[in-house]
Amino acid sequence: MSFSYEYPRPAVTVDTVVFGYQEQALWLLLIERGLQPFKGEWALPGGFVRVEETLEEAAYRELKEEAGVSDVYLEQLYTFGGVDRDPRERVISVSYFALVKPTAHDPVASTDASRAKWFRFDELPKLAFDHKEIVATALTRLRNKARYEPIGFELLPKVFTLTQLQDLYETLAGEKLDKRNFRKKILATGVLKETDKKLTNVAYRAPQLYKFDAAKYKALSRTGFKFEI
Amino acid sequence: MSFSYEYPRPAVTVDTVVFGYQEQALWLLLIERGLQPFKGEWALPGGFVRVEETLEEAAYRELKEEAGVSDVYLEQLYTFGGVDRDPRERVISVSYFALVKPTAHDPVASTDASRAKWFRFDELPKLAFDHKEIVATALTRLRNKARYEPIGFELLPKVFTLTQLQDLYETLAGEKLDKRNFRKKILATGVLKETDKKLTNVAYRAPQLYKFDAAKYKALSRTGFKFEI
DNA sequence: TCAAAAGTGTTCTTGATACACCCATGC
DNA sequence: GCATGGGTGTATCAAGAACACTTTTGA
Repeated sequence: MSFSYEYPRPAVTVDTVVFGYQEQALWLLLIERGLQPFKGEWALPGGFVRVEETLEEAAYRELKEEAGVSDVYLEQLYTFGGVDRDPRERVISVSYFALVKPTAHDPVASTDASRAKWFRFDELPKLAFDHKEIVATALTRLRNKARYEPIGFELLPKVFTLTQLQDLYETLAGEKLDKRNFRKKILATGVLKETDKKLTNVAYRAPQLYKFDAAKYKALSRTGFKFEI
Repeated sequence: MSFSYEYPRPAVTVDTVVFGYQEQALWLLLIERGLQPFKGEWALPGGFVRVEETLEEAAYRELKEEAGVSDVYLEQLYTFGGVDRDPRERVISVSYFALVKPTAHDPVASTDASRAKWFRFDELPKLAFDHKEIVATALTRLRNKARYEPIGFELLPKVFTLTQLQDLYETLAGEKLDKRNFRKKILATGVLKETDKKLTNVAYRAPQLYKFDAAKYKALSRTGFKFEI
């Protein structure tokens, strides 16, 4: 079936900004390009959208294919449509951002895909296309969103200490927070559940482990409660 | 120049949710479809993106062509990529939302384009495609954004009274606000400039007219100030 | 016993909320 | 002179910010 007129079509890609958190720092997962243009440079994982898959499915598929990453928090970021983003032809990129939890024994996971590599956010290489701008947009979104939605937990292990959580928020906010006030506030939200475990094998008083209570958060959200840190 | 492989491409459109404000109510600008599918139904102004124009340019062009609207606040909303959004074939829609000021003597402007019409937001007709979902997304965005960025002014005339402004915020928030507290708060932001005019020909004490001071807002933003109502 | 981080309350300050009357204007 | 919305201040309450010491653990 055809439209009443038919212009040349732009190509459509998805590109995902994949964040990790480790050693009190943000990390980014990048792919080394194997083809021109920008061959040998680093780029966001992504690729062309197929006609039979949704945008989100395309983003997931590319993440798995290129970076071996699955089971992540994924959210649409922004659509970049500059006319000269890609030197070959017109390409519109629907960008996503993803948050991955560190996996045990493989903290900032090195992936199977040989071309994928984690970079500290403050030591990023030069990026292909307009991916630097996409990354900047994603960072802004992550920083803002973490303040009023409980997505920070997506960057931590399933169980974590309050100090780890505070470190994460300090990294995102770029400033030190008061320990007592932070604990009061985060516990007052009611979305943290104390586990029956403590972090052991540390050379100091073993800290309590908590986890994020997603069900409780949903219930609270329905009653008009607003998460905020 | 061609890519290493070439799949069938989705088509790309832009669709814009155009908000107006009048008579203490939100309004939406819709276009009656002249062609199948959904011929005779109402839809958001929009159309196909051409390869030589950016997404925003496409949105502006379609607004002008279809609705005779220009000089509006325009912001990208979300990209809808469901596989079956359009019964003809795969179409990805990059949606925008626009805020238009009422023009003198033509408050909720009737446009030249015969197929364009303003509807009260609480009396919308059935919409074509998935446009109902796009409109819902836009409303949520508008409501949230108006609270922490000074975009409400884009829905009011260049000069306005504090009561008009309060009415707008009440419409957006869906609740009554205290007059004295509202005035204190909005004036305290420093982004309103008192004009030397008053609204005349009203059967009561002539109210002071204000305008939004964009330069002041920019300056304040740079110093870390956050607008919030 | 020492080093290191865990854990815990109170005071003060600031901002948000609640609330009622007189004023100016046009008819 | 009356109806209509314009315009203004204060007292109370709640939330955020500032701040220091004792406890537990492993080495």
